[in-house]
Amino acid sequence: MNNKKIAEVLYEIAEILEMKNVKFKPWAYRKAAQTIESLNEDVKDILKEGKLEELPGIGESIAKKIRELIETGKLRYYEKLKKGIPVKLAELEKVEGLGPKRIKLLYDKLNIKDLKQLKKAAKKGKIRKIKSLGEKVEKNILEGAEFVKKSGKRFLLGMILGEAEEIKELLRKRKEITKIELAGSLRRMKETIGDLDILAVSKDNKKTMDFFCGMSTVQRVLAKGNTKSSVRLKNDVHVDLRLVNENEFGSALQYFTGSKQHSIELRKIAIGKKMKLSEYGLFKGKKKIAGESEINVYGKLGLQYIEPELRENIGEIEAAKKKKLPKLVKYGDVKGDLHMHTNWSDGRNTIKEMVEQTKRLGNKFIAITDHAGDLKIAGALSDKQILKQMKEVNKISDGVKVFYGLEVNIKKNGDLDVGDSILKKVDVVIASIHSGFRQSRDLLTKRILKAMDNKYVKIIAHPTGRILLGRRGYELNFNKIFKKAMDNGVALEVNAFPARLDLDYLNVKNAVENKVKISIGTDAHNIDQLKFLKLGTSVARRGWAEKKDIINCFSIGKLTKFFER
DNA sequence: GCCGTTTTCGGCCCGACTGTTTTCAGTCG
Repeated sequence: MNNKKIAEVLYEIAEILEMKNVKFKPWAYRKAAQTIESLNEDVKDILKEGKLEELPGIGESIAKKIRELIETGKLRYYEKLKKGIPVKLAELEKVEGLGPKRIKLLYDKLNIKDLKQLKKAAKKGKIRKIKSLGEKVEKNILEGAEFVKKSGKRFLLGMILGEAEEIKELLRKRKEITKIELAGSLRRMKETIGDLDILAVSKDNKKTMDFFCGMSTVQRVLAKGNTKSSVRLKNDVHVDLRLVNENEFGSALQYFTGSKQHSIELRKIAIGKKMKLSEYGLFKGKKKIAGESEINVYGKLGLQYIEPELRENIGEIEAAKKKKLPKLVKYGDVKGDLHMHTNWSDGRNTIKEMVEQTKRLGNKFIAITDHAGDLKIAGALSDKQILKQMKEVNKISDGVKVFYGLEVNIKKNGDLDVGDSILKKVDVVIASIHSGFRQSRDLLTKRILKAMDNKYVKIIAHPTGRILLGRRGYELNFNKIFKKAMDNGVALEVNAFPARLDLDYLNVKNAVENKVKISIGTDAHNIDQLKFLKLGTSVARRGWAEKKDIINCFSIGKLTKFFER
């Protein structure tokens, strides 16, 4: 029973209560679920310390339920609720246009419990006969049900960023559009994106909406109005376009950037000040006191401006109240890339090509860090090849400082697969785990701790091994790892590869709070992937990191010292 | 069910679009 499972149960309770038209409780259960979901610590540990009720949104009753879940693996209250409406909720909720109320209605009237039964009933025309539902609803449900298989899907930020920019450009070129911005989780640089939100100001809303819904990439128009339209593209990406007035752009941008939880907290602050906040502005009575810019909206709420990447309701609002937000690292502050592969191991481009691309991108330094040791599948270098490559790299003097590095493997017992006699000759050693993911939390932690005790290791790469939309990272005892990293002067990597982004932002936040240094590396295997540096920086920003926390922001002299330490 | 520079009781974010009704509920974000 881990945090995620507990959160799932709480979410489902909220849904069932919603079906039963219970007021306000769903809100409470959802809030509690969100709290549990975004915890860094294991709920079990918090329970042991008796501090469950100190968590936001968790009071006596929900604390008791969490305790029962952890101690018995079950929750009688939940089982009883489920028995009342035995439907496959998670499955049915993925159908566009189906929410808790309609799911209950369909169960009550037609005994529909899952997707298969839903489709069957829709095809037979049974749904249109229910009062309050009609032919169109039935048609939409059927289409939604067919689509479920493909959807529910999220997209990697790194894979969708380019497409989002293209759509934005397409719209920006329209004469009637005077202002446009990408909003939503993409603007917050969340690692995966469910859909795209675009906000714009237009002199002719109808014309803009006609154009947007008629783009050649559109598969289906889900809704089309004068201020809001939704489409699904042929590649299954869902895009929303909202049009607002110029003087509402700031409040609208705030609202559509989210996160939802962050925005809700802002609205509560507004209420506390006898104001009202919506996408149309911040109002005191009928008088609008902010709306044209985000900065003013935050300002009038008594808050520091909060950068989009921070808006996850994980303490940023409290910090902004006290004017204690971090001085976030800027995208331009990151001057070099500390993890990449060339055609010496499993990369595609030569050392020279990587260096040239680095110059084009305007960066000042890189570390070439090909695989070495036992990882033969990745073309890992032998000792002899290492010495040869080192000579090659040291010859380069091209306006870009090139550190010579290696990515070595942490074996199952925590030993490295390259000997110290070699490691001591290279500028920077990155150690990482590529096998034995299934070991226990304890063993994996010990393995990494042991690797960090090798005095040549300066960076631990992709520390949790997660693959976004693929595999969960392994659990580690980060308290121990942070302490060792501090003691030994080892940096933890934010791997900027789109499917990794590992450490994640919550772990970065923890690391930085523990004064651990962060290293950003793209893990690029070709020159195109060097641009992912921005993604890595976004994770650092989401993790509240400042310039001083990130070794990529050091001067070359300071970085050299860090490697030599 | 939770929570408090309005409160230990009485609130709980806000608005667009759709479809089915004729004033609104449900869904979505």
